[in-house]
Amino acid sequence: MRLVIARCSVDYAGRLSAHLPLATRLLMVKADGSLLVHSDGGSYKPLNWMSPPCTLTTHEPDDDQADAGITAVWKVTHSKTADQLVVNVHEVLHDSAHELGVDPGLIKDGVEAHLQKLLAENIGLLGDGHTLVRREYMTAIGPVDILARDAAGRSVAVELKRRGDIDGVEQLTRYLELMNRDPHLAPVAGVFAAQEIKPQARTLAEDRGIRCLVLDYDAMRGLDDTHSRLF
Amino acid sequence: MRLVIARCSVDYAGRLSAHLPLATRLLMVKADGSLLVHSDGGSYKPLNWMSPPCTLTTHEPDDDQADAGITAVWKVTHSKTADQLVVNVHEVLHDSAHELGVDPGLIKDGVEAHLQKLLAENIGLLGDGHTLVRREYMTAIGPVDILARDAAGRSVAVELKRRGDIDGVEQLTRYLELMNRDPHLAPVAGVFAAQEIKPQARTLAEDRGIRCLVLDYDAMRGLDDTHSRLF
DNA sequence: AAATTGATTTCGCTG
DNA sequence: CAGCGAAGTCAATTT
Repeated sequence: MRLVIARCSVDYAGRLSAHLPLATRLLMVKADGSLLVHSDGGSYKPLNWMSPPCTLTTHEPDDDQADAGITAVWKVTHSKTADQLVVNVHEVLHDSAHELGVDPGLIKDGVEAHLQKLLAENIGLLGDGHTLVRREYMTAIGPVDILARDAAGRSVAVELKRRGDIDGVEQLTRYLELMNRDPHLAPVAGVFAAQEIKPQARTLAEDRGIRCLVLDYDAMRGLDDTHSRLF
Repeated sequence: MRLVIARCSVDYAGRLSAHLPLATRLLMVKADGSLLVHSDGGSYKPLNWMSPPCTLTTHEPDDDQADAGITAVWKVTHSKTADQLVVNVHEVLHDSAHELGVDPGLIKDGVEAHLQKLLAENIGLLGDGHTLVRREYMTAIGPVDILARDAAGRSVAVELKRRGDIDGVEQLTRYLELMNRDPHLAPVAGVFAAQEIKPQARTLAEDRGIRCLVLDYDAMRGLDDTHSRLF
């Protein structure tokens, strides 16, 4: 990885055109040839970049460019799409290269899959006497996240989201409509479960007789015995 | 901006949990206190990060951590959500700080506007013998992107999108319905033109007798004589 | 301020 | 390999 701090301007020509005026920025050249242009603030997203596979070439400025104060021109060209990123370097304030090696990669925990696992393991959160039928219960239009039965033996279909939005309610509604046509399952009640349920989604769900359940991830992790992994 | 190359492991605890095993990485500390952990490959997305507003504190390792080879512990805490990123630094290979100043920010060129201009200038892409009536043809419910006439003199209304979605088809349908009531224009044919047309949108459009036209932005730019703007 | 929508989205899984 | 859904999405626009 090569790190360069430089005063530069940047032009991108690809699916759109974009321009960065002259300013001091970090240019990060990764081992795969990709280039990231970062400012000293904002989000984790670079101001501009070129994704691999791509190749970087450096050029001498022509006379006009030299007159404009440009000391070097970097061109990064995408190998497949011919998108091009052009960096006009005016002044280099820092330049260093580092050997990093391959990264073992991120281990994630706590996404929708994990929520599903936790709720399946604590199916009583749906209400007293509930029992799990199965996770990822397959229907003709896709898998329902969780199928359970309530204390009276009636089917309960659960749609799980990290963030409960209108879309999720629509999705569950489609499942319920289909499942309620199956005499083996009907009547099927719906539960919309999420860490956070937006007001609109709640309104729509309740209007359709779908129960809303806000999940407390930390509390559920507390019920789970493997919660001490990180600490 | 501070740039540190270090052998380190990273743990994140927030909306999800994530872990990065020991490896050599770039730690980028931005002026707003945010931290980015980058590997030497992959996309522009960091392996892990903490968005502003947040604060970074560094700590001495305790005895157990020192025995494990940790020389410093960085803790980055989000100011609002209490999300936390912990970096266990084993070895620092590079450490430098740089003054960058505020970035003037990215200037994007409009894409839909540019597409409209390009199609208007190459109206023959609609089919042989087509002529442009005008761009932004005004109707009671808003402007139609392009109004043209085919070789036989019949009206053609074009709705342009970068990404052709259901919404765009509905919009064009409304225009067509209205315009077909105008005896000066009727019959008006519809063309739904986009860089990318989603299958659902295509099905709906064709079901309504609307022609779909996929635009090749690069090819159109090639036809345009101003394509050399950047070079 | 909340909600909606697009993104040079990226990323991971499933068929 | 393509297609689809989720993301610690982010960011801009609209309501």
